[in-house]
Amino acid sequence: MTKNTTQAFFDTDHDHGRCINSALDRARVICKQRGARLTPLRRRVLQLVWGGHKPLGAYDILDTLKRERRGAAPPTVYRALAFLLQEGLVHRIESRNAFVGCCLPETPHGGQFLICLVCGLGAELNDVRIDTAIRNGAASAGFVVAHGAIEVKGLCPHCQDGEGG
Amino acid sequence: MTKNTTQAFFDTDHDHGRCINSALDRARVICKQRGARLTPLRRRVLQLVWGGHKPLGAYDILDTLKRERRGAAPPTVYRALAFLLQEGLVHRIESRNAFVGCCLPETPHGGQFLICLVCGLGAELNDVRIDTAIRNGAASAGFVVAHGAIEVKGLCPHCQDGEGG
DNA sequence: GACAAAAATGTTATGTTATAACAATTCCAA
DNA sequence: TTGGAATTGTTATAACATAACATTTTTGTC
Repeated sequence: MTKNTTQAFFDTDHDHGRCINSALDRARVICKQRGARLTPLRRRVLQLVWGGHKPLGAYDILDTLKRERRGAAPPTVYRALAFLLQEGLVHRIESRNAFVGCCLPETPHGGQFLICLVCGLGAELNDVRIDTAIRNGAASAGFVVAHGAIEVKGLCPHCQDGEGG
Repeated sequence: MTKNTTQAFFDTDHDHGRCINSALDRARVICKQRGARLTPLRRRVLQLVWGGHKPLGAYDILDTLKRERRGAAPPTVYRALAFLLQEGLVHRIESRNAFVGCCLPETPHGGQFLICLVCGLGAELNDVRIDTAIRNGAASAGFVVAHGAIEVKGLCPHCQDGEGG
């Protein structure tokens, strides 16, 4: 975990195809290392989740899958998501019932998310100082942390001036 | 916001009746000050949410209400909860789809929750150092925080030894 | 290659959480 | 006391998620 390995909010015109391909490549390597099976279905769901930097709902994914395979149903999506969550390839955004690709899938970690109230864009932070502050605060209450999740709402850089980014 | 105004995890045998009464009294004062109407229904829902230190689901509340008033339905509960959330009298635990009384309702703040994986107990932290770390981390990504929520899973003091508290 | 066990996916049904929409009632101020 | 606003009642449905069992695919072993 670092202060800020990558920029949290990407430019609106960044080459997102590279984001997706990079994420899929990394997922392939990680799964191979672990002996986990990144099947075509799971790979496709991961690709859809990475379709944008906005958290995507399970039924949005399902709508797309239905056009591609006969008989796609809720379990089709939820099972693929369960696998991807378990492998740390995606995070679940609890406050949105939605899913987003993980930017740091090699190492397990709780999610630290900034979610824009205007445009819905989500950015993942991996700030060790936040993690430390939480562990310290928890420890002072006698609590042992297993997994922490942060979901911060606010305005992203694009939406702070002018609105609508 | 302080480091630790009250103990986060109460003893299992604390006088919880006093917790509830204190919470209801404070809610009455706060609503009166603000000109908000703490109706009998809203007060009753707040009382039920304060029934324990475990987050309570909307349909659990509804089950109780149904025994008390004819025709209680989901909107009955959700509207009362919407009011209580708006006034900062309860928090929503996103990862559980559940609600818990706020320990510091006088001042608006994002929730910082420690949730025990064994017994389900939830404790509210109000640690300014966590808040600062998050605001700093967000700022370094150019993000302006409106509302932050932390939900940490782990083991509470009672469940760390022996299990089951 | 044939087989059995395990893993993944297909399929149907249902459970859980939350809101929309409109009607009736209650509250409060003029 | 009455008219508008807020609250609550009521019915229906939307949105999110999983249970249970059948079928198919994969994988290791002989």
